[in-house]
Amino acid sequence: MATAFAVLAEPHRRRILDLLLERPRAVGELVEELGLTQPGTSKHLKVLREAGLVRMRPDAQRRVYELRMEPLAEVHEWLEPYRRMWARRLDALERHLDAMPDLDD
Amino acid sequence: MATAFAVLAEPHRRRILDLLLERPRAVGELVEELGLTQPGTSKHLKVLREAGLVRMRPDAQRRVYELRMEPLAEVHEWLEPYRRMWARRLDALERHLDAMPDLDD
DNA sequence: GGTGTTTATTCCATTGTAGATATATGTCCT
DNA sequence: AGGACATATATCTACAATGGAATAAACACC
Repeated sequence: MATAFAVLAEPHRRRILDLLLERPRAVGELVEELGLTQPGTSKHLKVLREAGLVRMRPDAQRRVYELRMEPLAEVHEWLEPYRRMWARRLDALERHLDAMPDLDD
Repeated sequence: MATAFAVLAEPHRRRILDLLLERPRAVGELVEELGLTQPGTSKHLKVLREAGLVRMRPDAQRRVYELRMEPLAEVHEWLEPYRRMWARRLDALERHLDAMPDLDD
């Protein structure tokens, strides 16, 4: 199973996830929104499916796709130490400013 | 400038960022850690540089690379609505459990 | 059973990417 | 200036990914 990072590298696939975040949608809807051909859209959906980022539910001749967020945890967790570092820097800046003499009077 | 998502799709590049999160490093150090050839490492660094994810400071004949986290904000922000959705689901689950009769006695 | 509708699969062409080797550039030291 | 060292760039190759067109498969409806 491909890593979530590789899957998210493709803009159309991020767009698909954004659309599915609002609500589940059939392939046809996604085709319209993306401006891709139907086969192209289906192919991206296959990649997303194999990465566990979407789930498919048949509805007669249609296939309704819905979001599965679990694999996004990988990205969230990778980002974690960077967020921490970012916060630490903000703290340091704040302490720095607090320790500085007032220059504006 | 390439999107941060595309840059992060490559595992070696994520590894480089993780190493630079600890401290700035010269190319040689990164080559050792990655187990890649020097040119290969330099090429990844170029991609990272062009995406604004690292910064280069010459030090004699060495080039010391350090992390720049700003472009990671794009990823963080894209993830935001998913985090919100995730939190909402946890809330719903919690409310659901609270409303359930105790089964364990 | 045939037809229209919806989606998946296959095939092809194009392009992009990662890696390796060889080479160039620039810096230090003597 | 010359040699050693560190890094970047160029070139080549192999492979993967994207997108389109054509085709196949599944289902609904008459």
